[in-house]
Amino acid sequence: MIDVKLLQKNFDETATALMRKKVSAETIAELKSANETLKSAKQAYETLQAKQNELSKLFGQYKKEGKSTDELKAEVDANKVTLGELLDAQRAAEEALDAIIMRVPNIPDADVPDGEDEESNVELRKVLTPPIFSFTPKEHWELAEQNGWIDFEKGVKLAKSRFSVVGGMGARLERALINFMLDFNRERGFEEYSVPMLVNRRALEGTGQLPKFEEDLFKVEEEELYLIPTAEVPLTNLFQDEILASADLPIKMTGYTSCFRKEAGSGGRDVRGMIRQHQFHKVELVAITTQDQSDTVFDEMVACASDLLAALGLPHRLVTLCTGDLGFGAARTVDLEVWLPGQNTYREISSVSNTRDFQARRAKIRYKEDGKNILAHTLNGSSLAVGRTMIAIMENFQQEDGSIIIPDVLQKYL
RNA sequence: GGAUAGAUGGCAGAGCUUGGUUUAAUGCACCGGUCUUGAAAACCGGCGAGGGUCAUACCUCCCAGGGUUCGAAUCCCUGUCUGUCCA
Repeated sequence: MIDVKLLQKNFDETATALMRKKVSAETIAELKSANETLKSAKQAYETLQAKQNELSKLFGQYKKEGKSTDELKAEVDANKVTLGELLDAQRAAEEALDAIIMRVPNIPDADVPDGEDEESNVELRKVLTPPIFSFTPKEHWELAEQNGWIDFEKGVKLAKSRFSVVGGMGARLERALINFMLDFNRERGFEEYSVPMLVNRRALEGTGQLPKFEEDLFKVEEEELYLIPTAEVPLTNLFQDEILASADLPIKMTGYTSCFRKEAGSGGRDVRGMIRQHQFHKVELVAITTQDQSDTVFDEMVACASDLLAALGLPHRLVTLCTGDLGFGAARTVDLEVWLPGQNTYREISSVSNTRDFQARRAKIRYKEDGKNILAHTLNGSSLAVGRTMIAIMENFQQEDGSIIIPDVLQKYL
């Protein structure tokens, strides 16, 4: 959630920044006026409430002194009616503001490049050189089926399309990858957590998935619980409603969970193979920092994910997302794209974002500094989507006969 | 599933029977100071959150939501969660 006060204090600058994220001028104007309406509604209510409190105190005093309270009561009763009306007005104003602001995305950092879509993303650097094959490299679904690692039909039998079953060496590789990533992250100072994969509405509002992206979440019937789309949700919300000591920051966390997404908007994209599944495994990095620390920790997280890929021997590139490609809550994002020889292209395998205080404001994550409570900064990043890492391993380390060489660093985990 | 007890500030814990200077005692923790070579102890002071204001004032919050009342942490109802017992 953005800070509405910015709009009040610094309208032009804030509006311009929001428009970079395609927020319409009308929405911005509505936001401002909704906030002003709320402010004056509050003021009206509170002024009368103060009066009422005073009269009530008098009432007690009169009773004690044996004075007549008839006149007082008449006044208080009259106020009560008005007070009810004012309260209704205030609530309506609150709801109106909420309806708008909960759907307004974060303000991008000033140095984030402008652009409509991924075409305008800016490459930061490439790491490792894509392998050259003496044969035509296959795509991962061919390799997966040939090696008996992944069974797409069984996934459909058990659930529906976009589900798959991993078996044999594939299953062992999956487990090895998870363990390798967690150990790697722990060595970089990220503490490991194992968290619920079902969370309540409040948590999803805290990290920004709700209310706007309800259609992309799997919901448990009659339970008000949702399957998490990413471990970012439980990990970040671990500190929901808390005031942390600044000495305890940064808090750096890692965790492995399954993730569940309806992929509502992704139509026919990536239906083949396991690039885009309803259920996938991911090791996540999350950090809660002071406002001063977040840039440094952001770099650490990017480096952590990139070094992990490098340790696996996977060629990849780092890309700064332009405004049009930036997610809802992110102020800046660096994507890591791994080289897929079968597809002859780089594909996203990790995404590291700094949300600044956008999530912290919603989730009420604060820290105390010099006696003041300050909104924390929250960051998240995939320390690799496991399925996509498997794809990358298959495609990059395939041999002419379709067999796959597993990276050395994983050997001890198999 | 049934019964029962409970939910108060970072934690512990009073207040609820008898509704009215209770935002809420007290202890611990924490912060600042005095003392000390330094530290501990002792003593003095501060110490919940959100909104609002230049700053005050003021408003809201004692699990959540309703209700009773001039007035609710305190009374009533509903829900959620936790403990204990029963099946």
